[in-house]
Amino acid sequence: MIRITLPDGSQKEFDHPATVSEIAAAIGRRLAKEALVGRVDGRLVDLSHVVPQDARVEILTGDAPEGVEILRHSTSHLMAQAVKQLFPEAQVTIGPAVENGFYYDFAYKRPFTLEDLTAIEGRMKELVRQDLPVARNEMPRDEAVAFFRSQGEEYKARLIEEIPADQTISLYRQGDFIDLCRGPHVPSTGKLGAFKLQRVAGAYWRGDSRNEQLQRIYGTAWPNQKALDAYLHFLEEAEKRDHRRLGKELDLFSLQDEAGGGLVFWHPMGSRIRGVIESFWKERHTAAGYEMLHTPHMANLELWRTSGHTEFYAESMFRPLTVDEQQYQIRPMNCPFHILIYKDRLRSYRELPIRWAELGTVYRYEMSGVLHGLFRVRGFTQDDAHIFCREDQIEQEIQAILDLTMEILSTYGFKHFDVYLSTRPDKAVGSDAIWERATTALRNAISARGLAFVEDVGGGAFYGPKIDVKITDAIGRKWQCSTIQLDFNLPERFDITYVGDDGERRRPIMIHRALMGSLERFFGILVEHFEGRFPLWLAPVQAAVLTITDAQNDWALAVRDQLRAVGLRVDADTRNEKIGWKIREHTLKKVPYLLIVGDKEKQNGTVSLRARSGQDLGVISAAEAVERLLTESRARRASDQPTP
RNA sequence: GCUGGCGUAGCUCAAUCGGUAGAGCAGCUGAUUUGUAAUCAGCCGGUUGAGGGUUCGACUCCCUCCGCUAGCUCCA
Repeated sequence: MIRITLPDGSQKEFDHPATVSEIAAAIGRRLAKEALVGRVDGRLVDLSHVVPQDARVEILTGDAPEGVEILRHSTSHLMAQAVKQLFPEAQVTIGPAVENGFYYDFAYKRPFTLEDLTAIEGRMKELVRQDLPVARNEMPRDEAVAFFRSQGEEYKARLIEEIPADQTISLYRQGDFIDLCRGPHVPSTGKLGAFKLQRVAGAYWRGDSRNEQLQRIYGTAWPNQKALDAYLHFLEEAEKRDHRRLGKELDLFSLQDEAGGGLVFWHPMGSRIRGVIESFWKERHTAAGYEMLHTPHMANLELWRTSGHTEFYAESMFRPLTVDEQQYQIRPMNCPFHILIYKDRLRSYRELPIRWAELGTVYRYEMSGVLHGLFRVRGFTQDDAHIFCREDQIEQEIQAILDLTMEILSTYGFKHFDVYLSTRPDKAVGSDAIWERATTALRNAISARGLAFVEDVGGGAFYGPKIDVKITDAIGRKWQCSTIQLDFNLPERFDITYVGDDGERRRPIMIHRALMGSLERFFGILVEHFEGRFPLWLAPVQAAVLTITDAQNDWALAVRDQLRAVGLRVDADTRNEKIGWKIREHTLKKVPYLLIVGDKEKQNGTVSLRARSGQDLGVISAAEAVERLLTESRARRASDQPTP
């Protein structure tokens, strides 16, 4: 008798070793139909897997994340089968599930075209209709190598050769197609369906650019058509928000071919927003006990030798230039400069923690192919800060940084934070003891703020553990902006010290931290997050006063000046255009408030207030308008909805 | 850097088989004085990314280069 325990705690008994399918059938017909894979004592297995003894069994469908992942993986195999049928000379390599979909890399004599993709997709649908069973077989490693080599699948053979000789290899067969795969897979091709091939791209064998290039086909796959449609719709939404498009439409910034790739030009409207972001940042940092620094954009290469950048960061740095026989390096980071200020005189333990912040512009060499709008550039400004403190101050400093991070980011409307803690990698500087104590301090600080976190064991930099924070934007995309890194290395390299209460020289701990990361990138994220509809406090033009005819020009200018007098960014539109046209133009520019003035308003000293949403907020006095906009702007409300 | 895709007016796009490069918007000029998302007319605007080749003739076909763009870690 075999006893199967289900996730709800209930049990089923079988008088023989049952397959996962049989167990699913015993639970319910619908489940048996929708089942994709099973989990037996925590291990994912095929439905055909025989459960030989008492076990905990879970049946997974397309509703479970693991089920979807299997679905995607199986779809990549389906694609490989279709490709092999249409292009028998193509060799298969690897084809995993990835976020939202899958890919498969092929070695083929020529790149696949979009027409090929259509044909492949058509063949995949046909294979789904045939509902071919997907069967698992096992074979000794050497036999598998010989088998794939005989099939002309050199890459597969090479992959298997890397597997230990004594290990048994699993193969999956569906119709005429056999692939090496760990599995598990869906039981038959008929279980697949909602997929779409998206693009073809080059990818290197083993991800190494020294190796030969393969043809990678990307696709997306979902449990049902509805989910696929929703995802395709999401992609369209994301495209509408593209900061490169909105940046042009709203005249915020540009990248200039003549200047070179990855160098950002902030136009007046973008600069206004950046100015607001910077003042807010400075205000909160000053309140949190930071001092502001300004340091040079380049320095003698010797400094970068001391810091170790020439050794460990060389490939991201621009080549040095020669000045008066000396080599100068344009900076890829700000930290060495802050250290020089620290070193400029003797420091006492009484001064610690020292918190120094700088909106520091840095230049890093990025390969031309990776440049992307504001998200990946070669020159950008970090909201950088360095904290020099004693070891016993780490925990409270990290807590304070987390507080500041949450405060600043939530003001932009980011409410959900994913926190990651990365610990000691194999190669690291500093004693195990200091790593242990520092990592514990980070862990404590995160917990003290009631935050959940994921621990990335061994994911820290060689010089210290770190905390990364990801934010989630308005359409659910995650972005890592904030990073808090402990550094046991630079204080050592620069031999910085402070005098302790016992008169002895001691080594401070250094914390690097950036909340927004790169202002350029953060700004790009904001553009996409708000879809260009910046909340009042950020909007480059917060309000526009529109006249009906030129008879109201004097009143419009007076209203504009009243609003400007309290610091609001306001324009008057006195052009000889119809009001409908003016409203359209300013609405397309996403101006939060329009103040319309005709003869009635002029006579009564009022304005007619219209929100960006189109909502009519009624006629109010100019003084009320000033009060209302000023209050909302000062509140830094992140919503783009007007005050009710 | 590598592989694919794309480069036509400031922007978005058209141009049949290789046969005189076109439209809307923007800009400029003028008319219109207008009440909550498009008033009308005229004008200006191009070495079709650059260079070379094939051809009687090239936006179109071929070659080289430049730029943009998608991708180039993720359990075989």
